[in-house]
Amino acid sequence: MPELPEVETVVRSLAPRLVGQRILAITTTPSRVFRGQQQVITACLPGQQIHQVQRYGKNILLTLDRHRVRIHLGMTGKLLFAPAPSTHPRAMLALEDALLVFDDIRQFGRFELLPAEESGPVLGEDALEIAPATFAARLRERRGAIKNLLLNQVFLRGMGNIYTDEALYLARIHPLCPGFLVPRRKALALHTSMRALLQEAIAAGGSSISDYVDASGQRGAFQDRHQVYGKEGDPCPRCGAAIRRMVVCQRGTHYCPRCQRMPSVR
DNA sequence: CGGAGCCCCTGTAAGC
DNA sequence: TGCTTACAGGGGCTCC
Repeated sequence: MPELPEVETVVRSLAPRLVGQRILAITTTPSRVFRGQQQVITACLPGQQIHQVQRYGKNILLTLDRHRVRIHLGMTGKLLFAPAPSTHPRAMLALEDALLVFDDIRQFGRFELLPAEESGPVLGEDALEIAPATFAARLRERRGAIKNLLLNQVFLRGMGNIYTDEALYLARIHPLCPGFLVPRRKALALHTSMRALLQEAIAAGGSSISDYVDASGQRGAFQDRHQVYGKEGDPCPRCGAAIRRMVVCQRGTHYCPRCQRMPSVR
């Protein structure tokens, strides 16, 4: 499931091969990933040059001559350069020097056309860029559970289920702890561990749990360094207590019941 | 604001 | 072995 590090890895593998290239042709198969824009997309993309490839949270933005393409990988979306194998191609872009395929098994992703200057919905600050003090101050303003806040892209952009569980574990914060009840010291610790975690994951090429691969079809390596995600029942690497799993906003949530305590109410 | 619940979608794993 | 069912979850939506 692509989150910030996976999307960043994809963008890095795409950029050198896309910038400056002209889109010669595009073919699509009917899919909800186009949100009704399939006709417009096939009509508008050919002939335009790609000027920039950026990450905006978990979105990939391609800046063209007259438009911008916003790609979200959802759960199983991939951007692949031929000849990397593709099983569920939704869009195929013929470029001057490459063939790029947007593949998405479950179609939770999106491939949509935006006006040139737009980036889609306005999201919160990037998880890798937000300043520690700002992060702590924002948390203090909210009553919602910390896990929900970190997953909320309008609050903070880039974090997904896996890295949220890992970051909360590293900072020893219970996933259900309300934002304003996270002590400033722990909020700063969370900022530090989140940043380090994301950077290490990017350096490892992201986490490949099931489907994720970069644009060359390469899997990431960070899944081997997860401490709690997918580790229900395993001993906590720090204290040995059994890692627990619960559901928070419909997401499997993994944590150490001993290391990650709720603040005591008194 | 915030939480709960549902939906989309399909491959995989578990259960019978 | 083969069928059925549950589950995975990013994000968008409604409802209270």
